[in-house]
Amino acid sequence: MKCFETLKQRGYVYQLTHEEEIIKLLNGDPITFYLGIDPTADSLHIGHFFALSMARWLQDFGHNAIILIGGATALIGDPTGKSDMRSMLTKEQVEHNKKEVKDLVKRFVKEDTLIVDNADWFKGRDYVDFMREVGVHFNVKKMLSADCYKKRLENGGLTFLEMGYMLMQAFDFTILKDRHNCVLQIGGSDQWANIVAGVDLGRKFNNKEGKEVEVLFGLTCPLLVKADGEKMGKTASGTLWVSRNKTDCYDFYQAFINVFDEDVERLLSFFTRIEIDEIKAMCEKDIISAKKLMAFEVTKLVHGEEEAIKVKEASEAVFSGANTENMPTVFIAPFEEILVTELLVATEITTSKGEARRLIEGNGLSINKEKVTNADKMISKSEFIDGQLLIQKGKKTFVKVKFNS
RNA sequence: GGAAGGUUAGCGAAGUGGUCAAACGCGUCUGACUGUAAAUCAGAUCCUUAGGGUUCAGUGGUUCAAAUCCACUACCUUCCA
Repeated sequence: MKCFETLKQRGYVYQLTHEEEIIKLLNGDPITFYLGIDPTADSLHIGHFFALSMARWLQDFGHNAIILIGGATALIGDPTGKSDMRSMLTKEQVEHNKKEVKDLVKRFVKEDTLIVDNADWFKGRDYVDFMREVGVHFNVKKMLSADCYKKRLENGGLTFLEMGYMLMQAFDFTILKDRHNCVLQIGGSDQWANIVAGVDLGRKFNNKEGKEVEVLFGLTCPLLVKADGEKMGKTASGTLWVSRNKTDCYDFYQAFINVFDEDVERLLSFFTRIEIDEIKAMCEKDIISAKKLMAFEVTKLVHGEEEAIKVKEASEAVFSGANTENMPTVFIAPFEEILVTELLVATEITTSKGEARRLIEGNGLSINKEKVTNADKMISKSEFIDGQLLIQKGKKTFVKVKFNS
């Protein structure tokens, strides 16, 4: 199947600036495209990963990818969809994030992928020149009518800093066109307005210089949402991150096991290379196995096969009640005897003793597979089996407790 | 710069002197039923040494008593410049 049709079938295609031309472009000779990621955190979240998978598909069809790490734009902050201004990151933070993000990106795209940083061309650029060259082409009324500024505008806190974001992203596109003949920008649908701004800017530059019209193109993938319309990627403990020190592999796997049945088919088509018909058949026949496979494959992609097998086994063992080998472990300071509620707080299973108490009163806590019914129970050292204590909160949260050595 | 209004829990939103640790909705957590899903039903949802303690943007004041009244400060909204 051809490139465009494949993306379309797998659900990656959401908005296109020029449908016919893009189909031709993607199905034709290799082109160069880019995907921008702002290093606003020191890891990627699942949404970035989704966009990167699209990039990977394009690469596998022979197209050339550029990944732009927005070292400059991260210092401004994209106002899109935000109701509050993002707290501004320090330059040191951005530097640190850039490094982390870059390392992660490398795991998901082809080895020889070009990675650029827009700080390279923004640093030292003259403000007056920039405004004369780029600023003139932006109509404020048009910008404000764009959805992406609406929320900030309604809340009244839209600043000029944030308005500048769009100019920067638009300018990036034209720079990459000049330097690398990049003609297509891809991104999440939240980036639509910014992508279109880049496409427009490219056209205006052309008009001005009277050059032969070379059009830039934009393509977005849908936002990764759950069946109930909520954004995917929130777990009980916060955002679902890609790097394992922010969301450990076990939690990552669990997050996918716990998705709605209705989402399994879509996630399989996004994150695996299995044929669509086969996916459909699988989901129809046995949704539970399909879900397990999906969680495994996604974990494998992000954390590697070895880890994926480990967490899969850990999860199955835990839920079937067998071994505890690969269960998440918390280390705490040694004690002789401790109140259950204090233990729960110390292990960060609950955030307060009150919560711990309520958990016990609600019949939601087991230690070494036995229900704890008394919130004043003391736990002594002797209850550790082979140096570890197994704590279960609710149905799904299992934690192994060990002493610091 | 001027005028008016606002700021209450994770979020939305009631509350205009005591009966307010603060209605209600959403979210979250837990229990039952299941399949580690969904739906449904039930309970919980500031902290606690379980006696109490600390909350309604901040600071001070009035009062026996303040989310509620007064003053100032900060931030936000709308209108005018």
